[in-house]
Amino acid sequence: MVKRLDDSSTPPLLTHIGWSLWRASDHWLRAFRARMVGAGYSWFSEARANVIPHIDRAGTQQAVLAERMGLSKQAIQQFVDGLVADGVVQRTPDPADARARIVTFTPEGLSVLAAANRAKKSIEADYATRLGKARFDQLSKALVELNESLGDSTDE
Amino acid sequence: MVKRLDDSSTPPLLTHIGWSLWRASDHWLRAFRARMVGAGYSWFSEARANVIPHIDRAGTQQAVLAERMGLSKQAIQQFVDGLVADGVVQRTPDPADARARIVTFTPEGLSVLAAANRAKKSIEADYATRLGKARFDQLSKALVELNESLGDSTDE
DNA sequence: AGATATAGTCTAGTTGCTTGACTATAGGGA
DNA sequence: TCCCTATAGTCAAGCAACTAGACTATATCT
Repeated sequence: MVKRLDDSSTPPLLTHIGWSLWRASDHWLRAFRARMVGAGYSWFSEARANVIPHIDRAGTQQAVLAERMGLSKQAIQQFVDGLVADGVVQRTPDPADARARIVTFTPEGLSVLAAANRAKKSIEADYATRLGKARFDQLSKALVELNESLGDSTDE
Repeated sequence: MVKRLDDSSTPPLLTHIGWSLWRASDHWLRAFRARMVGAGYSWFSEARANVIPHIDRAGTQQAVLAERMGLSKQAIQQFVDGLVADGVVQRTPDPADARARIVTFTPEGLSVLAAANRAKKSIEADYATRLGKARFDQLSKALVELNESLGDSTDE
């Protein structure tokens, strides 16, 4: 029950798009986690929530996860360690490369995916109701376009 | 030079609004920090960037900062410790309350504020160019509206 | 066959937070 | 007026989410 900032005295000059983006993103993450915890997945942290959608059904190497997420392979390893400990994924040898191991979902892990999908849809429906379907779609499209345009700008 | 994820193999099913929001917000934070570091403020971390706009010119108590930001007072204290060490803010006694101390900007701190404002405007201009002014304004408005609607939903 | 790159692991350290325990002052009754 | 409780700030310890460095085993290039 962390105190939120909405309910307090007037904060100064926080009305730029970066703030708006952060607020919205932060709320989404919270809502998502709340739903997952509510569905019984109380081990579901934000960082783990990020890893999971990058693992595909056929399994994925840790190094690939690291590359996809833009994190060090050590970070990935720690997340995978945790997910293995909680029975969500498992490591199996990669038949094509004896150095590598493939991270795959356990049956339990697949149920997490399904729950995550439900949570995602539920939040999207909520947002669409708040804004109206047309404006929600507009917002989504504008964000996707912005992200695509941004895709390869500052880094690289 | 952290690896970004744009440049790698195809990731699965990441096309919901939460992801879009996170991506955009993450990019904004990065762009902001890059500009501040480029302007010579290399101590400028993301967390500190969050604290600074909540301090008003007349000075603000730490407890107020904690409430505004939704963080523990210990967290605020650590940030303020760091900002004091880097000469950005200072702690002065509160004449109205002998328990309290007021956090105010040093002259150096005020120059940071100005630089931050420039960085903010520069990023906004960039985004507006990418999307077109009309669509950018639309996006901003939709985000503000969404945040306001969300303001008091899951927590409290 | 040898040089070099890559997948994963281990160790150790940093940052951004948290809770718990404590001191000093404030403010409201009895 | 004394006491009780709430509040501002601080200190210490600990957890989560990372990072960089060093190492092993295997793969790949020449």
